Order: sequence, then structure tokens, then C-alpha cells
Amino acid sequence: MAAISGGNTYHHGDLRNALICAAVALATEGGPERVVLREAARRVGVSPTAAYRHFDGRGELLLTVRTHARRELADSMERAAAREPGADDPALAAERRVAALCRGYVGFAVEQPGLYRAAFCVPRPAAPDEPAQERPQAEPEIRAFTLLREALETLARSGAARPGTRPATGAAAWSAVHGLSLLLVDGPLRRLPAQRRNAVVETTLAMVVSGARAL
Amino acid sequence: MAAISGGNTYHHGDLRNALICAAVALATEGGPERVVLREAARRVGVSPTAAYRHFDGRGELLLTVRTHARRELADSMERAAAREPGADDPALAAERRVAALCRGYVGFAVEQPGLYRAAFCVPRPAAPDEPAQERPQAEPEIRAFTLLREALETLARSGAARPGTRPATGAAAWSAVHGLSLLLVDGPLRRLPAQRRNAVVETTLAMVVSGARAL
DNA sequence: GCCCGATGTTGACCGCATGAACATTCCAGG
DNA sequence: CCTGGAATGTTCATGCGGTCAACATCGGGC
Repeated sequence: MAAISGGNTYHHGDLRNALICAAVALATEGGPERVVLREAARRVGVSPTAAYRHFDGRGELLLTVRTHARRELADSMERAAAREPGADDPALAAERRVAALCRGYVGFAVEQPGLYRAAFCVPRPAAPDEPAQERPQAEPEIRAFTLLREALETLARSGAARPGTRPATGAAAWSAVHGLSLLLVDGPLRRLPAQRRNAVVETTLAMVVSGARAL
Repeated sequence: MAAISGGNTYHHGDLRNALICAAVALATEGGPERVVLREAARRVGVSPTAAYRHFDGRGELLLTVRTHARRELADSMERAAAREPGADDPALAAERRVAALCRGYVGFAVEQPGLYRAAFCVPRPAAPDEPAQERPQAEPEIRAFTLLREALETLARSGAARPGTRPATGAAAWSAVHGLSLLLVDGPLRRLPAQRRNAVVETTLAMVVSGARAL
């Protein structure tokens, strides 16, 4: 087929990227389950199977979206922390940073529910017979978690560090913000009015900080 | 078609229940996305469309599974709490009850990951155009949450209750156990060895309890 | 005994994931 | 410049799932 007009060539030239963008847009609109190979292809104006030249299938496309979403999440946290004013007391500063990171985390979830959910989706093989892990082990590091963990370590070192600072404090804090995000975005606490939602967020943050102090 | 043998009648007699059981089994095996109308019908030995005589469609079937799963979750919490020894100090007893409920919660999630995920799934309309809420508002009460909230209230009244006991403490605690459960079952903390998993659980519980004291 | 409503069944349509075979382009050598 | 293979797209086909409409069967009240 001849080119209809302008840049309309048989070879797209940047299909992989275009597909990723479309897929990210889909995830933004409706979360991971909305990321549909055919729809992404349609939006890019290409046949469905073309995607298979660049991705192993829907799963891999979704994985790419997930990577993107995780990056955005971490960026949101860092922006929130950057906005936070410093403090003379290093312990106070550390506490504020933890809280700010958490606020950035939950804020991203609330503002970009689809992307947030995509950030933690796990591509499931249709049949649960073969494990089919994405990458043998080696979780590729999730910056959002790293940020949180490091801030908590700083907090622990900065003052009221009980002797037996538990190594799992980071995971505990993560659990809290992650659970909160999902309850708000996707769970029973969705449709909570903004006012009450804020109260829940702040209470949870208080729990995290108080927990970090006590552990 | 004539009955092939025994009780094989044209009319099943208890199809609704049979479908629910099959659907619950599916969810147990592979979570909500595994709950597939056709497969449930297949297992019951009935044609796919027969299900429509009893459910509005896959969505409603899934909702039913969710109800079942939520009940099981709450039962698991109550069992865990019942196993907990009492204490003379009411504050200590309350604290123990909260911890036990949480352990029951996370324990259920870890032992029944599929059902747990089903307990918090939200049936999404394929097209996000029309809201199509399951029930106008009125979340039908989630016993797991109620149990947790009541235990926390008891804890707050039982002693070291700071004056301004926040009303959202329950949601905060729920966030922690919910997030923890999902991270362990479905998230980046899945494939954590049991040992470390336990450490994370206990640390999170400590955070919740310490938070409940401090708030 | 008969007829209606409840309950199942067939057949069909559409969307999606995916694989095989075929078409078009691009580019590295000659 | 020309050409053949590698990249990259396309078409066609298969199989699964959700769902609807039309038809079949059963069970019980009249």
C-alpha cells in the first residue's frame, strides 16, 4: 500500500515508544486491566500483531508500563519532599521528610489512581500451572521504597533511635502507605469525601512516624 | 435429552449455590481474575448462559464471591483473637486483641491469597463511561474492619488514651494490615522467606499498636 | 390434564491474545 | 546502482470469555 499522505510510511519508525505511550495513557485512564494490546495498537494506528515485534505480548507491555508508573511515583515523592522546609533539629527534619515522602506517595495514588495501580500490578499467566516469573529473582529495586527506607534510616540515626532498630521498619511504613493508597483509590475507602480522606491520611502518617520513633 | 443417570435432571435444583461454590473455588485457586463465568458453569456441568438465570453476569457472581471471602476473613480474625489468652490489665488485653486480630487478618491473606484478593476486588465495568456503582452508596459493612475498629476503641478507652483520640485510627490500622497483606501476597514482598516475612509482620503490628497508643 | 413461568440449552456476535504465513522496507555488501 | 536478507507490518485463523436472543424442558398451580 502506498503512503496515503505525509509521513504515513509502512514502517512506523518508533512503534515501540508509541505503543508504550498509548499503553501508559490507557493505564492512566483505567488502570492495568485497561491496558489492552489491541487498543494500544489501534490508537497508534497499527495492526494488533505489530506489537509482537516489540513486546513478547501483553504481559511485557504491561511490565513496561509498570516501570514507567513506578518512576512517576518516586518522582512524586521526591517532589513532595523537596517542597518540605528543612529544620534545625535533624530529627525533626528527618521526621518531616518521612512524612513528606509519604504524602507524595499517597498523593500520587489519589491523583493518578490508574497509574498507581499499574505500578504494582503483577502480570499473571492465564494458567497458574507454570510459575513463569518475570525475572528469576532480582526485583529491580523500587525507588519509592528505597526513598522511604533511607529516610527512615536517617530518622533512626538522627536521635530517638531505640537500640534495636528493626530492619523491617521500612516495610512496615510502606505497608501503611500502600494499604492506605489502595483503600482510598480502589477499596472501600474510595468515595470518602476529601475532608475525611485527609484526616485518614494524616492519622496514618502519624502512626507511621510514631511507629518509626518507637521501633 | 433424557437423564443419563441418577439425579441428572434438566433442572439442576440448586444451581445458584453450586455456581457460587465453584466461583469461590476458582477465586481460591487464582484470585478474582480467575473467576470466570464459563469455567464455573463448566465445573458445575451446565451451559455458560445458565448462570444468567441466577446472576446478572460475571460482575454479580464476583460480588457474591467477595461477600463470601470477606466473611471468611473476618472469621479468621475472630478465631485468632479467640486463641489469644486474656490479661488482667484491660489495656494489655485490648492491645493483645488488636494484635491478634491483625495477625488473623494477615494470616488469612497469606494462607488464602486468592480469596483475600477477591475480598477486595472491585468489579469494573468494561467501559469506564458510566459509573455503574454496585449499590448506590451504603458499603454493606465490612466485618473485618468493624472488628478492628472496635478493638481499637476498646484499647483507646482502656487506659493510655490520649485526649484527642482520632476517629481515623481504625482506618490507619486497616491500611497497615491491608497494605502488608497485599505486599506479601501480591506485591514486591511476595517470595519473602517465611522468616523475614514474620519479622515484617511483627514490626508492622508493633507500629500499629504503638500508633494506637500514641494517637 | 394443561398451560405458564422458571430454568437450561443452542447458536451467534463481539473483543481479546496470540501464532503462522505473507508483504513491504531498509540497508549492507557487492 | 542493485540486490537479498533482516526488520517490521499485515492478514488470516484459532481459541477463550462475556453476553444476548430464541428455543426447549420441567414443575406445579389451576
